[in-house]
Amino acid sequence: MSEQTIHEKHSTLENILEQRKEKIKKIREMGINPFPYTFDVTHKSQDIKDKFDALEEKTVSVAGRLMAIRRMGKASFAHLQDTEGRIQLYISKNDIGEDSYAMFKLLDIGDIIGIKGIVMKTRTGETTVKASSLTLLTKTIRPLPIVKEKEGIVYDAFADKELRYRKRYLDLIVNPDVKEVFIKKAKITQATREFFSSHGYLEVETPILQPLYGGANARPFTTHHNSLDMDLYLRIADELYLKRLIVGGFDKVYEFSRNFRNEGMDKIHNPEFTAIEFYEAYVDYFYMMDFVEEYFRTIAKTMGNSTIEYQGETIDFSKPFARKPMVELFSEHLGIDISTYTEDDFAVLCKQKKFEFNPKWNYGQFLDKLFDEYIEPKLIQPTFVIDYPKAISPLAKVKRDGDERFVERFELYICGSEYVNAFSELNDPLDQRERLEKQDRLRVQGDEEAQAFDEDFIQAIETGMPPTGGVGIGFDRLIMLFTGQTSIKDVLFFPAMRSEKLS
RNA sequence: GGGUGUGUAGCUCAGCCUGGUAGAGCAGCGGCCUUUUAAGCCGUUGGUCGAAGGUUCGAAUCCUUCCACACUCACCA
Repeated sequence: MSEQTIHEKHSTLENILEQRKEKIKKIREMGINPFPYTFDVTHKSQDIKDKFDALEEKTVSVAGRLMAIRRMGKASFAHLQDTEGRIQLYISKNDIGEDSYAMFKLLDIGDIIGIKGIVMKTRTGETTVKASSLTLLTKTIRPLPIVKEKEGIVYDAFADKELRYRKRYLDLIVNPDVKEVFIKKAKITQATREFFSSHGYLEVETPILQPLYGGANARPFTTHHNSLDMDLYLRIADELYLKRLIVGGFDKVYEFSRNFRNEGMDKIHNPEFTAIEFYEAYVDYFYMMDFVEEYFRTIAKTMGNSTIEYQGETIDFSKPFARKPMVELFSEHLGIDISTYTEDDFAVLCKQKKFEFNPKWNYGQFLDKLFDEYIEPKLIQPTFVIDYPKAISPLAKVKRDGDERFVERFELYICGSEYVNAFSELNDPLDQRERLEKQDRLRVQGDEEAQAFDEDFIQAIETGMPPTGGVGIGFDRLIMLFTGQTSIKDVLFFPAMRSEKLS
C-alpha cells in the first residue's frame, strides 16, 4: 500500500476500512499490539458513579468501548461504555505521556480500550476517570452507527428495524434499552429454573431431531440424516418425549424446548420459538392451574411488581385468575347458551354472525374458531379457559363428569393472547391409540397439521403412565409480556429473516 | 398470499407531488484547541439514489416488474 493511498481522504466505507487498517499498522509500528490478551478490570462504570464518594481520588481500572471522543488538542474527553453503562474519561498528554497520546489520536469510536486512572469530578459535576495510562485492547475496523444524545433526546437513533435485527451486535452496542430486555429475559429464565427446582422438578433434554413429529398440530421442518439415510423432523413439541420420561419414573420433569414450526411469521410467531413444557405425575389440570398461577405470580414478583402495563392494559397478577369453562364464556360474552348445540346449530349461528365457516367442521372446530374470533380478544385479565372440545385435543383426558364432548384442558389468556396450554394428560392407552389413529387418518387425507402416529409413544403409554398433569407455556410471549415488547422479534436476539446478500 | 408504506453517503435524514444530472448533520480526512459533553472553529472527501426494464432530449423524481424490510389483514395453537 503506497503512502498516497494511505492518506486517501475519500470516506467511502471501503476507504474507511483501509484507513483503519493503516492505523493498525501504525500502532504496530509504535511497538504496541492492537490486540493484546488481557486487561485487569477493577471497576465497572456504574460502580464508579454509584460509589463516587468512596472512590474519589482513588485509582481504578475500567475497560470498554469508546463511544464518543472530544479532542481538544493536548487533552481529550471520551465516553467509555462497558456492560453496565458509560463513564467519562479525561485523557491528557501530560498524564499518559506523549507516546500514548499519539496512539490515542489514532483511535476511533468503537475501539475497545482499558484505562487506569483517578476518579474525579469535572467542573460540570460529571464523574470522570482521569487516565494515568491507556491500553488499546482491540482496534476496530468497521465504523459504528453514531448515536448522540442530549438531555434525554436521542439524535440519529439507530432505528432501522431491518438493520437492527440483522446486525444485532450493533443494536446492542448502540441501543442500551435493547440490552435491558435481554437481561430481563435472562432473569426470567433463571427465576423459572429456580421455581421448578424449588418444586422438585428435574430439568431434562429430549431430542430436537425426531423421526416422527408430534405433541402439537403444526407443519414441521424436515431434514435428512446421511449415515442413517433417514428423514428427520425438527421437533414441533417435546410433549411425547417428556411423557415417556414420566412413564420411566421421573415424577416431575420440565424442559425449555426450542420448537420449530414451518408456518407463517408475524409479531407473535417465529419459526423457532421456546416453550417451557412440564409434566407432573399424580396431579390433574386443577392442580396445574394453581401451579401456573403461582408461576406467573413468581415471575411478576421477580420483575418487581404484581401488576404490569401491557398494550395499554393494566394486568394484575395478585388477584386470583378467573377460571371459566369455554361454554360459559359463550354465554357471558355472546349471550348464547351453546351447551346443547350441534354442528348444525353452529352453522346457523355462523350464518347469523356472517362468520365464514367450513361446513365440514366438527363440533370442536366450530367451538374453537368461534372462540378465537369472539371470545379470545376479550380476555384481558388472566383467565383460565377450561374444558375444551375433545375433537381438537387428542392428548387430553375426557372430563371426569362423563361429558364425552369435552376434555380436561385449560389455556391461560392474558391481554387477548394465549400463554399456556395444559391437560390432565390422557393415559388410557386404548383411548390414546384410537385418537392418534384418527389424527393419522386426517393427516393421510391431507391435513398437514394433524399428528403422525407414533407407535413407540403408544407403547410407552401401554407400559403405564400414571395420572399426569402437563403444561406448555409460550416462553417468548411470556417474555414479551414482562418486558413490555409487542413483537417476538424484540425478545429474540436473532429473529428469523430472509438471508441478505453480503458483499 | 392481499393491502399500505419504506429503501438516497458508514449512520440519521432532505430532495420525489411539480423530471433538468444529488444535499445537510454526524462519522471520516487535514488543521487549531488542556474541564469538554449532540464540544467548538477552519478546511475537505465521500453516492451505480435497493435492482432491472420502460417513457422522455433528459429520471433519485413518472410507469412496470423484481428484491428486502416494516405495519396490517388472512393463514397458523
